[in-house]
Amino acid sequence: MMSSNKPAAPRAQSLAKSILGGGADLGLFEGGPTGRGVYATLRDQIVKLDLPPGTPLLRSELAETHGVSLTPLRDALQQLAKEGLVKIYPQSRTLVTPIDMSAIREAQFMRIALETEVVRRLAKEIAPEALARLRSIVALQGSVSDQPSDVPTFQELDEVFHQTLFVAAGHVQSQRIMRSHAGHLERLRRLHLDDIDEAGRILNNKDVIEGHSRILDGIEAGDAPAAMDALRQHLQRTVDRMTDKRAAFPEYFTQEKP
Amino acid sequence: MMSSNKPAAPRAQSLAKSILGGGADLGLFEGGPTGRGVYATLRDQIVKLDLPPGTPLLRSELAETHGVSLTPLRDALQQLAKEGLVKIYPQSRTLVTPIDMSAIREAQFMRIALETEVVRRLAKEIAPEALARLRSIVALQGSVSDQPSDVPTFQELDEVFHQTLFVAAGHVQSQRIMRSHAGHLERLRRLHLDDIDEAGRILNNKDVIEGHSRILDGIEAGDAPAAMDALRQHLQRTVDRMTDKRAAFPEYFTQEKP
DNA sequence: CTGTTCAATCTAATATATCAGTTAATCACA
DNA sequence: TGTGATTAACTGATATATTAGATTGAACAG
Repeated sequence: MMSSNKPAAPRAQSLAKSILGGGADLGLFEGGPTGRGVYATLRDQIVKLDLPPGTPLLRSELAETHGVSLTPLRDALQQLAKEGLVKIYPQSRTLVTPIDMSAIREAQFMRIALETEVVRRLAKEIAPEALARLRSIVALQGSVSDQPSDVPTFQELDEVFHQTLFVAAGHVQSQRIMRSHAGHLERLRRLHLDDIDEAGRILNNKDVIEGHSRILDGIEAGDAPAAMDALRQHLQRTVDRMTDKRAAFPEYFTQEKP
Repeated sequence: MMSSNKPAAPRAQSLAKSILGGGADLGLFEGGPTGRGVYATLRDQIVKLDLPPGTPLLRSELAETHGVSLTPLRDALQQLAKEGLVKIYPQSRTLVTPIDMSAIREAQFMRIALETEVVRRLAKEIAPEALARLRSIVALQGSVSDQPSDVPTFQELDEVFHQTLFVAAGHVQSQRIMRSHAGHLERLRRLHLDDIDEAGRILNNKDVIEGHSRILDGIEAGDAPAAMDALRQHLQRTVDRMTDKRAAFPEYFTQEKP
C-alpha cells in the first residue's frame, strides 16, 4: 500500500465518478425533466449550504431565476419537502429546514442497521469477484494521498466501497432509500468539510482503510460476528468524529431539548 | 392466556385502531388536502387489488370520478409512483404496476435489518414501562380467538407489537420509511388474506404469540443475540408462509428470470 | 402479406389563471 | 401604550389551457 503526495491517480478519480456519477436525485424524483433539473439544482444548493437553513424560497423568484413555470418548481419543492430539506407551510411560505439532529440519528440508525445486515449476509456468502472488487477498491484508496486536495476523491471511494457492499448483497435499492433520507446528515457533513483541516482529521485515510480491510477479512473468513463488529466500529468511529457544530452554528440547527 | 371463540374483545380492537388508525399515507404525502385524499383512496384501491396490476389510470376519468382537477390528481399519482405502485410513462400513460418480487425481497430485507437492530438495542437497554407495554400487547393477542372473523384484529395487534418495538427504541421514523416502501408486499399479503382459510394458516396465533414472547424474553434478559435470533426466526417464519401465489395469478406479477 | 409512413388522437408535462388561506401593516379604541 | 379588528398583499393549492411527446390506425408501396 503506497501513499503518494501527488493528486489522486486518474484511475481512482474515474472509478469513483463512473460509479457515483449518477446524480443527485437517486431516481426518486417523479415528474418531468424540467422539474427534475430544478430539484437537482436546489437540492445541491441546500446540501452545500448555499441555501442555508431558514432561507425562504420564494416561488415567483425561483421560477424566474431558473426560467421555469410554477408547476415543475412545485414538483421540485414537494420532493425536497419529502426529504425533509424544505418545509412547505400551506398557503403561506416555504423555508429551508434547519439541520435536525433527530433526523441525523435516524439516518445513522438506518445505515448501521442496513449495512450490518448486508455484511452479515456477505459473510455467509459472497461471490469471489465481488470480494476481489472490494479489495481492489481498498487498494485504490491506499493510493490516494492525505493531501487536502485529495479529500473529495478519497471520500468518493469510501462511498464506492460501501455501495459495492450493497451491490454484492443484492440490495442496492435499500441503500438508495437510505440515502434519500440523508440530506440532514449531508449538511452536517458539509459543515465539517468546509474546514479542510478538520476534514482531514475526520477522514483519517489509514484508519478508514484499516476499517475496510477488517470488514473484508471478516467477510472472507465467513465470520459474520467479526465482520459485523468491524463494520460497527468503523461506522461508529466516523460518527464520533463529527464534532458538535452546533455551538459554532446554532442558527443552522433545530432547537433540541438537552 | 385464554382463547375465546367470541369476536375480539373491544379492548383488543380499540387498542389496535387507536395506534394504527393514522391513515394510509404515513405522513409522506406532500401537497394539499385534495391531493392527499385522492392519494389515500387510490393507494387503498391498489393495495386491496381493487385496481389490479396492469390497470390503466386515465387521468381525465379519475379527475371526474373523484371530483378533482388534474393538479392534485397529479400529486397523488406522483406519490404512488414513488412508492412503486404506479408507473407513469411520460407523455403516454399511467399503469398500476405488477407485483414485483424483487421489491418484496427488498422490503423484507429492510424489515429484517431494521427490526433486528431495534431488538439488539432494546436488549441493551429498555424502559420498564415499554417492556410492560409490549408484554401486555402479547397478552392481548392471547385473548383474540383463532376465528376467521378475528384475523384482522390479530393482525393489527401484530403490527402494533412491531411498531411498539420501534417506538421503544426511538426509531419510529425508520419504520415509517420502511413501510412506505412496502406496497408490493401489502399486495402480496392481500392475495393471501383473500383466502381466509389460508390466512388462518399463515397467522397461526399461537406461533406468533410464542415468537413475540421469545423476543421479549431475550430483550428482558439483556441477551441481544438471543433476542435477535428469535426475531429472525419469527420474521422468517412469516415469510416462509407466503406460499407462492404466482402460479395462481401470473398476470399480477413482474416477469422474473428463473 | 409485411413493412413504412403519416396523420389523428390521446395523454402527460408545463404554463397560466384563479381561488383559498396566511401574514403584516394600519387604524380605532380603551 | 397595548390590544383587537380590518384590509391589502403575499403565497401555496387548485383549476384550466396549451404544449410536447407517444400511440394507434389507416393508407400505401413492394
